[in-house]
Amino acid sequence: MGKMPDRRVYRIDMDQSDKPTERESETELPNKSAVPISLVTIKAACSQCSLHELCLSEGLSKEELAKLDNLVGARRKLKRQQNLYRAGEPFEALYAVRTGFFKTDVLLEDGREQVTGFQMAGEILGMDGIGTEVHTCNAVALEDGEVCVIPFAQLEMLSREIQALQHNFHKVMSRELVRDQGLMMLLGTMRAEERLAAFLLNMSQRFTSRGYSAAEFHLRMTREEIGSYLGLKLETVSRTFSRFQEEGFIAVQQKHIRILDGGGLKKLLSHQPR
Amino acid sequence: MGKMPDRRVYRIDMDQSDKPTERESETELPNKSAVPISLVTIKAACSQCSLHELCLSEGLSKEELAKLDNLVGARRKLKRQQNLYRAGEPFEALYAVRTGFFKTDVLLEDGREQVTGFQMAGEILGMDGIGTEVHTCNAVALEDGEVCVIPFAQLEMLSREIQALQHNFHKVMSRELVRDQGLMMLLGTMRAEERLAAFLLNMSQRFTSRGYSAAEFHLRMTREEIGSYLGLKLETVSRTFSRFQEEGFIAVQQKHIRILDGGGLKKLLSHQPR
DNA sequence: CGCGCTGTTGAAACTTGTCAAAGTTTGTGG
DNA sequence: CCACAAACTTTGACAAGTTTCAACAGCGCG
Repeated sequence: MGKMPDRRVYRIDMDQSDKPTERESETELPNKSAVPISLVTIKAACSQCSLHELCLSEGLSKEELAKLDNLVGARRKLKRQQNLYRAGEPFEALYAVRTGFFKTDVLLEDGREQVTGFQMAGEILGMDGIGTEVHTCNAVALEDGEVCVIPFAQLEMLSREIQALQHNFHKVMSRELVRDQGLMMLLGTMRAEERLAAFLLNMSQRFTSRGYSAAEFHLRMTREEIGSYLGLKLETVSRTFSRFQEEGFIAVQQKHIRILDGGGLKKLLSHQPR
Repeated sequence: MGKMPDRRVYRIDMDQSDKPTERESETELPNKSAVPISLVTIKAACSQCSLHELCLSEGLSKEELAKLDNLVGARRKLKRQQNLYRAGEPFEALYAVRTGFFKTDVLLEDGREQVTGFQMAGEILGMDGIGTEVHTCNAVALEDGEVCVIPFAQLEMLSREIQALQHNFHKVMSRELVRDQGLMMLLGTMRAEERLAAFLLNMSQRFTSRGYSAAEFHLRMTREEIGSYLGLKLETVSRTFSRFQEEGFIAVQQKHIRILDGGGLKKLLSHQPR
């Protein structure tokens, strides 16, 4: 929890009566200890971006890419623990993660938190705000990172022009819906062991598809955040990790995870209902 | 479970390797015991449709509505227990519920079912299929009903032309994402009592916004389906309903629910974590 | 009219949560 | 650079909530 008081809360009854508050003191430190942005561009450049297939630009022609580049106005740097946006703030843009690791969460008045997702490079944030013009969840950087800012009105305009862009965007939203289905399945039917196994395998797979090791990675989130995401208490997460370790499935060292027996984890998944 | 064998199953590891199967014997009984469709149209007619604000047609001009009418090719009638689509089938169209009551669910190989939503008049089904061109869940009629068929390729085409249509569609998808957030919160953090209270209030509110009584309604789904939706066993649902009745919050008579003390239910919601 | 599906209820078992204490790591300021 | 505090993690014992198993009742459909 920690920084709770300054995040926005979710009213159960669907009335999003929260007022937006003052924004983060837009800490756009102009390259303090920054990665030397080389000569290339300060502006975003989808055409150069290594996240192609994950993002919106797949299958666009050169000219179309140029238009998209033009649209993606700025990048925004986030420090660890900084909010990208908060529930209640007016919605204006989507964000594509370039670097870093994010979480989205929803808070109840009584302090309960539900982490609704962890996002990494190439994934899109902010789509929750389209329906009501107001963000309904909080997006927080779990480590220093950077996002591309995609003004939404302009994205709609451009996607009326570029069919492939339109379709890519629809695909991204749809995949998010499918991801949610999977998470509901997990939250609704799985036991703690299965949830953690599914979580680890999912992380592994996403790291892999970004070119990192499938077997060894660093979790950026706390046990409590994992627990919140999976509908478990942090103690249960901790205990289950320990059990996995005893059984030789993984080696845990704080936030470092090494998967020793992925097959074993998979077997846990298609096993038994509760 | 009952009709389990003929629905499609969800592979945990995201590989949707299921092959489509033969479709429902397209029972387009041409008005057997049908509601007399008057002279108006056999074709769908968004312009006439009473579901305006819920659906895609809000804020369109007359000519634009005419185009949308033209797009929404046919209606499809479903009998109780009939599948609108199944996981694994190729995705071609969205469906707008005109009448009746539907559920969507996802199945695991081992037989576990997660109901991911209940849909009523004015709500859109099928968006799960956009991302992969294949449906990822099953949609089933819980009572006889009818949907408008909206061929997706044409919807994209038309929404490149009509800005309001484009935006409406984006809003619909986004609201679905927000709904999912709420369900995750429910599944991840709430106790049985709270889940049921939230469920009843949600039903009540949706019936209300369609002009039905807020206090008295007929649930079309079984206790098992409610349980699956809420991540509970059917016995727990039953027990909790009984408890609510004892405490004077509701009157239950099988699938008929009468809400006697909505305030009491709301209080349950913003109460205590578990 | 009866069979089957659906719903209700009880008792016991099990999983997960709660509370508590102690260990570990990280970050900060002197 | 060290010391200390805060945050995070681990582990145990116990409590609570939910599931499981089982039996029975009721309604509805054929």
